[in-house]
Amino acid sequence: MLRISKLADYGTKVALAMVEDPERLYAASELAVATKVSLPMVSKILKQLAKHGILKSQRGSQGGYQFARPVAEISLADIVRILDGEIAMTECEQHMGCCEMESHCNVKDNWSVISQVIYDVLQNITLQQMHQPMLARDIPIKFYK
Amino acid sequence: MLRISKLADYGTKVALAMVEDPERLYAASELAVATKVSLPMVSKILKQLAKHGILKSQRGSQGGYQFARPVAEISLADIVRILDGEIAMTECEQHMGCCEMESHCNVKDNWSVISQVIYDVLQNITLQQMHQPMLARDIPIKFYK
DNA sequence: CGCAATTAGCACAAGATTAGTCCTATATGG
DNA sequence: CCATATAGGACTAATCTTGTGCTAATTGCG
Repeated sequence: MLRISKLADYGTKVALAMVEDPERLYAASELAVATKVSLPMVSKILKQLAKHGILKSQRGSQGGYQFARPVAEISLADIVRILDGEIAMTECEQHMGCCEMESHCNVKDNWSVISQVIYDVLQNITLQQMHQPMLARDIPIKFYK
Repeated sequence: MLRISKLADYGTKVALAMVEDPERLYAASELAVATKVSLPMVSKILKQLAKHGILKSQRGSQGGYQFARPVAEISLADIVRILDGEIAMTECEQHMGCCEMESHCNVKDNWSVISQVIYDVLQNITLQQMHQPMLARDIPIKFYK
């Protein structure tokens, strides 16, 4: 199917909701209402994003989460990688050396190249861009002709 | 994780093995040996590819599978879509109307655009290309700057 | 003709992953 | 000191993936 997990899907929804007012501090409960994602899920997502430096957290009463960096510097690849793990099209690419076919595998290197291209696509889409309607030609693929 | 399934992974391995001599008729057992993928798996893959018109099958003794089209006209997207289903980054894109958030979802359309770009990447890589070492710049992204 | 080889099409079981919830601890503001 | 919120795990249920097996149909060949 080649798709991101629901966690990453929800993650972009939550992050995008925060882009509405990028400086503000948002409580998890508030974002759950705004995105219609359940509170435990939203919580889980925010914790992960905070842990990996995308968000800053403020505990206690009146606490919440806010962006730790400008939204123009946060990419979809950042979100997806944190919530879904590495972007690698085949299992091989992740667990090097575990595959008995590795030595005579004719496709591994090529899949790595393809993964890299797809990663670059996601790396070059910022939250800011994602926040407004996008066209294919807006996606800046700068490395390939 | 954003990866293709093992079935699709094996599928490309099997198809690539057949590219060695693209006109020939290959028995499933033979391809299982060549790729070191189990025979039942190889069988399952070949049946699917035949069912969807990538391969022609020949039953009976001395039977087997061969390409139904030139290998320069078969793309990775073809293989992946047959074995893994549609290429859609989010669940939303597939089950339209099932998502209660749909009406106020701020990201669906943009994810569709991204899926399309990734689909085009895979659509533009043929089995023939995949059969030899590839560089990122060999991947022809012709629609985007 | 009859047997061996080989694909076709399901059905099914086990394992892995995902999705989702809950609980306890910690921190903060009023 | 209490209500509010985040931190960090543990845990369960459901779903999907992976892999195997069985039976039927087809074909070549002795």
